[in-house]
Amino acid sequence: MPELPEVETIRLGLTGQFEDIEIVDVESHSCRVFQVPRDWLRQVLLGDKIQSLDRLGKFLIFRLSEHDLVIHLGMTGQLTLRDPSRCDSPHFFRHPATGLQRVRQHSPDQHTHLQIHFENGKSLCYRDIRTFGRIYLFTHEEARRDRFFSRVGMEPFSEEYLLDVFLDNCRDRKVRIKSLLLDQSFVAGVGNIYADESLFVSGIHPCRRINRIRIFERERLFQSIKRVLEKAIKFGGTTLRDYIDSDGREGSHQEELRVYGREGSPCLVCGAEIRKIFISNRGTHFCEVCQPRAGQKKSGRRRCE
DNA sequence: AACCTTCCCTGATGGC
DNA sequence: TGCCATCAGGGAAGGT
Repeated sequence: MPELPEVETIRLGLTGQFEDIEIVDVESHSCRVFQVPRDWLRQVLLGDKIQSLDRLGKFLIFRLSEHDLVIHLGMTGQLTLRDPSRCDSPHFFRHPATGLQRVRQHSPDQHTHLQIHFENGKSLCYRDIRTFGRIYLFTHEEARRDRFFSRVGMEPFSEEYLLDVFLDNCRDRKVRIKSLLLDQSFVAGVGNIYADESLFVSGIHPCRRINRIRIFERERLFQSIKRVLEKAIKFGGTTLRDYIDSDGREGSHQEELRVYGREGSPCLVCGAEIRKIFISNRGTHFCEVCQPRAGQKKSGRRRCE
């Protein structure tokens, strides 16, 4: 569930927390999330310091002196900075922008797969219930020319997020727009929630195929994606179940969702019922009135085609 | 090549 | 109360 806004919220929360503080211990247990031998990971991390923290799409990149530690949170990955002097019981926190948020710092448990302990007593904990996440370790050189970074598409908050590149990547495609938005080699960082929200804001039916979507609509989508993601970051991400930020705080953007998870409820714009269908086995939420399916108009179907 | 479907995995939830 | 089926979905792999 962590998509770009959630990963960015975690990155912002961790930035400035451990740069130039020595790593004094590394604990892990065997788990498929590790795409690197754990003894090597430990060997590399011990005595080193994290110099900075970057993000590319849904990947977090911890820059070490000679290596990059790369973490993808999958669906249920949580990355928290644990402060042993703080209590673990859930409590509330008033966020200056987003209001009251629940905080739930976890004690390490059977789902905590990696703990990086720092000289100042704090630890970076990776917890992942469903183990869809992945942890990689590359040398700087490997990271530069690695296959999966070259497969990552346009990052919406970089200078490479350009309308003409976006339009170019749409050219000659016939796939449904919803599927394309979930494709990380198209735009990096958009997942199921923000794909549905961006399509709603753009007024585009998720089943429409790219080649049938008009240029001005594609332009609108290009803008909407960025705006939707920006707003979600402002609200600290969307917490539907598992997502928490680096301090254990839940996000509050779930209150702002316009279609995702709102099936059966009235559209906030026109009052029509929000519908849920499946596209490529992904739950897809939309308003039939605000997002008309160009050409034909049929109702009552639960599936495309 | 482009596109679509299936599978992995665990915890929450609802029906019986 | 307990058991079982179902659902959530990112991305790799396999199928058409």
